[in-house]
Amino acid sequence: MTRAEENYLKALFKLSSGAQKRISTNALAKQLETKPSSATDMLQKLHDKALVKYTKYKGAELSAKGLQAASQIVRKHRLWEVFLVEKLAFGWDEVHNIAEQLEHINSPDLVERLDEFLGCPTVDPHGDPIPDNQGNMSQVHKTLLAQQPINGRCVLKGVKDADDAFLAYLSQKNIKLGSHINILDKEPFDESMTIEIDHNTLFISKIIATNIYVQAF
Amino acid sequence: MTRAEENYLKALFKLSSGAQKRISTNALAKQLETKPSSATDMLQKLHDKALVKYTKYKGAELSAKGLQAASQIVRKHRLWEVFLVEKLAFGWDEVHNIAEQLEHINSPDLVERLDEFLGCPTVDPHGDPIPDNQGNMSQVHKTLLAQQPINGRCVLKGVKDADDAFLAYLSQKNIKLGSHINILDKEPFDESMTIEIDHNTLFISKIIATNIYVQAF
DNA sequence: ATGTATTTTTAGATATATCTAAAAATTTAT
DNA sequence: ATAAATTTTTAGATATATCTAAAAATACAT
Repeated sequence: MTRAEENYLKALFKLSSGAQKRISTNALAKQLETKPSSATDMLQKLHDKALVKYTKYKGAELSAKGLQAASQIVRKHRLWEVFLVEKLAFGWDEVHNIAEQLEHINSPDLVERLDEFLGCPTVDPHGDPIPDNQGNMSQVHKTLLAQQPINGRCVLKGVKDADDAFLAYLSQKNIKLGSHINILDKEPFDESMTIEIDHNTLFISKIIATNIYVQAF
Repeated sequence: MTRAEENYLKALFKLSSGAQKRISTNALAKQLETKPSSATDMLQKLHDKALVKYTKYKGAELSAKGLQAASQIVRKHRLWEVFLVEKLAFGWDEVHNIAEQLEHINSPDLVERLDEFLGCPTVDPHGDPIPDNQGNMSQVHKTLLAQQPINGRCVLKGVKDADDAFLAYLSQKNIKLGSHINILDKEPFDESMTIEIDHNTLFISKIIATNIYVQAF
């Protein structure tokens, strides 16, 4: 399997986590920052390899075989992210690009030993679940911080979009996975919030609050 | 820098460690298990990039810039080998292929953090020196086991050719870096030896003895 | 030194992954 | 329902890295 093929499978996997089952050529191309014509070429190739179910003009969907392959790549990506953060002390906003490279290392043995070395983690540094060897992953119950009531207490469980700039913002404010949050006030007009997080008071916009997943406490 | 370019630089680096300064197209192609015509193409390309000094029909040599780049790749390869053996408990005969992939991961920050995580090792699991960030590496004094006198005591410091089958043989006999060796007897006819190694007696051929580096004790 | 063998290079072909531009199919709007 | 807009595909081009086959340069042997 080539690197390009793996990247297409991973993109399909990511897009499939949303509501849409069938992924359009345009959506796929946009996700991969490439042209629709390139996506078409690759979809035909992946269809020939039985990794993707694809019908002209009707979009694409991972086959069982493709889903298994994509899960393995996501598994590797997220395990390496844990390694980078836990063992090499990278910030959670610094690991994505490196993990994008490491996820293509091909050695089943390596993956299992790395998993064990890390203590078989179930979530990555952004709170995303790590698929197991069979491709199954725990479905964490995800609630947005924006939906928490005043005086609600919760724990930060993940971020919706692991955009580097956003992660750097959180990092700078010392907000991290496991941070304890107490909603002090919500502004009805723009839905911004005042929160207490790990004993610091912070004012956050609705945009921020809809990018943070929490679990009520 | 593409993966192919990196592999050519690494091959030139390896071949340059011998007596010959100027590497022939044929020798390079053989090292990379490819055709001389492919090697010619790549040498011209690397020459254009000022990574290699190359003159038609006269062989090639790494430039200062190319040597620096090659050292970095070797550094990464050997650091990852240490990681695989020390942290993930791989045998020294299992790590080469995985490290061949990992050496191409591009992140200067990662290399330095990995180095630190591993305690800044100076040799890899086969006893080969790890270049530092500037490309310098300690020149270990290398003596062949075959050249040791009867009753000589020494410590295993490395292997000449890290061939997987050879490493597997050593591994199976429980011979490893740091093993203590005492030469009990040498057969003048075929130069085979009887040695005591970590309190076990073992009979080894000249071939084996000329593939093992030791330091007198 | 001259012909033979070897090494090395060139020329042209193949495969992958990408692109642009144009054509075809589908969707949307009136 | 039909025209316009959008989406998707096809066709043809480019770049990388490889190969084979043939040509050119160099080395070797007598």
